[in-house]
Amino acid sequence: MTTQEVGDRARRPSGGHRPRHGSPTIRQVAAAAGVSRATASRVINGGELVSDQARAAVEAAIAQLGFRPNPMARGLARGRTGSIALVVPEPNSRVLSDPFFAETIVGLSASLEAHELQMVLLLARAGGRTERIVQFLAGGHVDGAIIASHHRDQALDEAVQELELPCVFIGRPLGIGRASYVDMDNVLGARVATEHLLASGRRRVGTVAGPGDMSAGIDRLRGWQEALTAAGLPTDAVETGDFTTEGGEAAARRLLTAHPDIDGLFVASDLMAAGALAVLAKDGRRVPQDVAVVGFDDLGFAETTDPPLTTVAQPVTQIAERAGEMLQGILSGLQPEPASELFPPRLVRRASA
Amino acid sequence: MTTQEVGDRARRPSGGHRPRHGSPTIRQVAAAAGVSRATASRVINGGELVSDQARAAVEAAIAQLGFRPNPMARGLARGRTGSIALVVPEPNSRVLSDPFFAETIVGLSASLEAHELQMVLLLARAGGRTERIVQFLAGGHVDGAIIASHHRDQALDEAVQELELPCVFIGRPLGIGRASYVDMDNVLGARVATEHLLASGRRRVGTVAGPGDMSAGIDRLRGWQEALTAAGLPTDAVETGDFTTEGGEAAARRLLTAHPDIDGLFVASDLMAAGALAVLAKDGRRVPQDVAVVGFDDLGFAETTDPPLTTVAQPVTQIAERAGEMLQGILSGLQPEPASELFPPRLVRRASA
DNA sequence: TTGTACGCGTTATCAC
DNA sequence: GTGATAACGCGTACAA
Repeated sequence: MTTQEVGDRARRPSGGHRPRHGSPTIRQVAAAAGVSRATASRVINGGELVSDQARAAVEAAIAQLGFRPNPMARGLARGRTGSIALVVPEPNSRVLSDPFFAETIVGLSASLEAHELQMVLLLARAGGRTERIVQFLAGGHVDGAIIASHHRDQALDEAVQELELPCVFIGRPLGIGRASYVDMDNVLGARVATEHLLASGRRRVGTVAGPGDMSAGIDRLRGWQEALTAAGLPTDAVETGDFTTEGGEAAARRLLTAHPDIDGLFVASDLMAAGALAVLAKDGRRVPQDVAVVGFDDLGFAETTDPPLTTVAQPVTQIAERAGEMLQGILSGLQPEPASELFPPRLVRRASA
Repeated sequence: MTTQEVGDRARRPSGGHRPRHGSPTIRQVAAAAGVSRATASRVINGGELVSDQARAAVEAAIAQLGFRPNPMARGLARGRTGSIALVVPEPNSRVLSDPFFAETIVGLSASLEAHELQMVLLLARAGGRTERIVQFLAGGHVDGAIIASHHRDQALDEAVQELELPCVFIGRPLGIGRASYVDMDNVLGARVATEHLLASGRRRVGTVAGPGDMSAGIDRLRGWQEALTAAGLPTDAVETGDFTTEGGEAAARRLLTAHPDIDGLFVASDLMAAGALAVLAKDGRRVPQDVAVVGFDDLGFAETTDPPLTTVAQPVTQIAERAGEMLQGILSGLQPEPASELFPPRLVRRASA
């Protein structure tokens, strides 16, 4: 312990600062191990150019002193914060308790753990003040961001694009060129769902589509169209809902009024499908005998409807995990180019079709 | 722009580092404003000892250059990270989509916004690896933590106590002396609920209590006991559930078997109350005519039961906000002593009692 | 393989 | 009021 650190400039006793935080520094580790800070740092950061002897000494010192690198000092030196943001629009607790976001958070958290990245949760304030979020992202608090832009917020998406900050979107963002994103193959999912209806002999298949300003709404509508067109069937039985139960109910009612002969129904979300089921029941139509119904999402809700809903499962957790890995790839320099990845759909057969 | 920064030691062209991140530094601001870094810093941090002229010059420079303080440099200098952790045990998505946590997150987020603190979400890994969380908290990544320890995890609670890290618990932690926490007054809430049953003429009131190793379970049981004892009635009709619907169902069944004469029932959570309602219905007992039922929580679920549940509302959002403020108080040096705060209950009357 | 020294951007202290 | 400068704790060219 007589080893004196003599490096750097002379340390006059002057200059004042707050008392130490108590946590041991790399200086003390180096001193205890009888090496220079540089060597200690090499050991800590997995550098290869260290003798076994020095390495052992440093590791012993670290263990003995209980040393941990100060995250901020490290971040300042490396130019990285070690954390990334998860941006969630519309933070009313209803949205947050949506299984979609809950699973997204869990999946992303798991993915980041492997890279020692931390997740800062950024909720857009009620009223959609997108500005505060952009300010924060621009402020250098995080190394990158994952935008769960599943809901319509093009303003945010665009602002983020200006930012030069590594970003990965969960759900294909609209109106943005060259963005990295992870999504499921909504077109294919809708096609699979519709083909399932066709395979059971349905010939008059309608759809309750999602909003036209969300990629999920657009893509699922397109898949439905593709399947019907390929089968030589008409694609005129369309009504649009807003992904809520009430919206689905209203759309289904309009649809049945306009096209009473429908015998199959693809609904772009399970919540809307629940609304449609209610309308069908009220209308005295049996499911699936009179009208077969396929939903979309399968986030734990589809099993509870009456009858249980055949639906297209969204691999939310996997999508979130992949988004985390993709962001990590960008941060680490591999994968400089924007990329996108689509997960395949999985049809879950229950009683409704 | 001819002003040359001459401060600090002579800057030899040597020494190598990564290229600048591009973002303007306080040095450039000072140079552009024709003042020293110290003065620039004073302006930025709201110091008072600055001439109007200097202040104006600095502010102009900041605006022109688009300067933002580097969070990590600032953190390093100040010894604070500017972020706090929200610790949530059991991160399966079921727990996270629990409205309780969703509202907690939203409330806390709102509370922190005012203090420019960021929220790092820490999910205990499935399997309850508490260690990783403790490591992180000890690592200096955050200035403090809020522990949503509403669920039983005494190990974590205790480890956190060792840590010297400013902490506020949401929900009274068990077996920990001198901890700061915010909770609702569960004892009073249960008493109010029970007294409501008594006021409607019930004389044989049972309870489905929560787990005996959670403060919410213990306190609500005690409130029930207090109310009955004060009325001179027996407190023997008790069964315990685990806060789930199934648990409530089983407990209610046991309770009705042991005490068939029950005419009032206080259930320690709405989920369990739903289970109890199912049992009562199966048993052919009408609610509230034969048995009046009061639940606890009112997190958007109580309105959907049949009949809608009279229940004790938990002000989750307010609790979370207050916890954020309390932590902020500790961090800012006011309020050095552990404190606790209880929110009053609010009885929400619906059809079940 | 190791040590020296610089730089990261900011804050805080002290002397003017 | 203001300027100069020592920390803050760490990473890393460069020299040795």
